[in-house]
Amino acid sequence: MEHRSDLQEMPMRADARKNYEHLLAVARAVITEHGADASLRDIARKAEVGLATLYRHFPTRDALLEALLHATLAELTQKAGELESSSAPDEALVSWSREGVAFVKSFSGVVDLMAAAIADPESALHTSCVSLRSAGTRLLLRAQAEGMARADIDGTDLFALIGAVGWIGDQPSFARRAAHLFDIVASAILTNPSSNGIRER
Amino acid sequence: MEHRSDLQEMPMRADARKNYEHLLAVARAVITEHGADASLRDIARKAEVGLATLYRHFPTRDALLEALLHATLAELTQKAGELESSSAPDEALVSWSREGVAFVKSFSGVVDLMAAAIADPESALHTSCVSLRSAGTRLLLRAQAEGMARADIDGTDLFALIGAVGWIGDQPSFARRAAHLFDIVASAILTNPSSNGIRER
DNA sequence: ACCTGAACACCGTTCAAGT
DNA sequence: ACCTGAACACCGTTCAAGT
Repeated sequence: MEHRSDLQEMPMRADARKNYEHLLAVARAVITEHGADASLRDIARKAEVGLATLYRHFPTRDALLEALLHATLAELTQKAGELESSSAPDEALVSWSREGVAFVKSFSGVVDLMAAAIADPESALHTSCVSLRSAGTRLLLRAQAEGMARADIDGTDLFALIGAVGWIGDQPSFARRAAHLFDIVASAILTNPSSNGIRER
Repeated sequence: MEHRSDLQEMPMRADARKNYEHLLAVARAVITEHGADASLRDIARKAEVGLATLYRHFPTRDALLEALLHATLAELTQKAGELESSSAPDEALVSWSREGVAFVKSFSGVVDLMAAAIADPESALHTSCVSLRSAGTRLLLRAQAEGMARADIDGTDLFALIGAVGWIGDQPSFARRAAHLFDIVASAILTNPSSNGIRER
């Protein structure tokens, strides 16, 4: 959080900081309910703040989502490092990917933004997404080095597949199948799926 | 096409028919360029027709897309039947699925609408989507009966997976990987992937 | 330094009034 | 039977004017 003070080392004025914090809390509630493409106007209104104030703190929608999701995305990134030293390569890869899908599912509509952000260095979400992909790539490489994951995919492929299964979880008509379909996709990535949490057939 | 005369057996007045046809042609161009969530206002404007006229012919966005895609979707549905009698069960399933992904890719944003439509009997796209799913289900069942496809998925799972890989193809950042990732997902569905167009590793 | 109201250019949807 | 302009209630984005 405090993404602005990271860049410009000026502390926020008290009223600004209060608005910022409150805006973020309201945005979290509204976006949790209506998804990542919720109305920004609505957020400002519910926060009882001028619309231009929201724009001052978060110049783009991506900037707002970055502020909202930064902590969670960083946790997920860090989680990969932990799994790397605590679990078998294949198991680590699969359970981390599963958490990625769960994250996508928990913020409706965010997967489209992230897919766009990873290719757009201008997006406020870009670096978080790149870190996430790097974290996944390391897990993938470790599994590949042990011959536990197929060798013909890279970190971006993994990112895309997690996004795709996340997309399934984001569609009300398919959501309840997401866990099952995750297992199926995971079984395609692993060399020996049955040795893990994946029931192959 | 002519979705209205299917229901009410009244032929359209000449001016109406002309508007209808022209509107559809313009809509095809605009939606091809801007995706399924293109501005309806823009379509009416470019067709040089009152906005209410567009609504008269296509009361919802789904109705417009149904009129636009009906022929293509019907062809795809029919194609399944042809493959059923001309190809091996696994090969038929895979190449039909591949065409499904290609279709999704060719109309940006349509996959979200279809995922919603298949669960919503009120949607104008509903029956086309259901037919499509049925067609896929038959190919899947045939492959399963021969032991060529895993037994733990149904037609809706197949629909979701095709949609998910289609989603990948719809993201500019992932599009060029779609073909490769399709092969990977297909390999997860088939029992013996290497015997087909699928290079397994 | 920060906030705000208002303006601008868009949407989708509906409907009374026209021919 | 069909078409239309206009109205309504929304958007996102920007900016001059306030404190």
